Amino acid sequence: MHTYAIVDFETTGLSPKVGDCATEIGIVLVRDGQIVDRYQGLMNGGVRLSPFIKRYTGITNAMIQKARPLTTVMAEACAFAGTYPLVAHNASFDRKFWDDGLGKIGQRRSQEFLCSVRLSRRVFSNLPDHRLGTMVKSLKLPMSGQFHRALADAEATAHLFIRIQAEIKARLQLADVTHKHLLAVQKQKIGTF
DNA sequence: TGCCAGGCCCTCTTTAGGGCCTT
Repeated sequence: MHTYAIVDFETTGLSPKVGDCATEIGIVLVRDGQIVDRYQGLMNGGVRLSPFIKRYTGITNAMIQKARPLTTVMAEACAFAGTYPLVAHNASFDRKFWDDGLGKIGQRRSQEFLCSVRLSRRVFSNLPDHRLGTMVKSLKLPMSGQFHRALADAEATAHLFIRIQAEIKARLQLADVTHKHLLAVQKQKIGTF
């Protein structure tokens, strides 16, 4: 069985290196082409949100103030994802906040990230762009909840990831799509992608 | 809204520049 943990963060900005902080995390477990479990957590990292971020995510300072500490939520999220390979839409972004959050609880990431943007560019190269909203609309993926909230975006990314796996399986006529296949497609090393 | 960052990718490239994508 192949299980992946699809991760999405909402944050105060683009980089923890300049003081930005995670505000919410959503994780969806995908096993053999099916969503099998979900995790969502608002977290209080002791920061205030800019007006732009409040509008962008719908998350408010009041919601953050009521939320549990960032370290508590990150510890739960880390346990939930376990050692499954992680997947995110633009993984370089979520990886920074995942690693930063783990650092705050004295842990280090043991697994690698796959990037659904890079995979989408290989597999669905005909689309005008590869933003998550465009992928959902173009591929008619299920979308429950509000864009730019962590669990809704993680679920959308999970459906995209399932579609990517199915597309690779069909085009390469594989009995099974392994992690190695996904890495090879991401690096453009196999197939006609 | 777009700036802040940064990895990836493409090309009018590789002694570089700029767009994409995430909040």
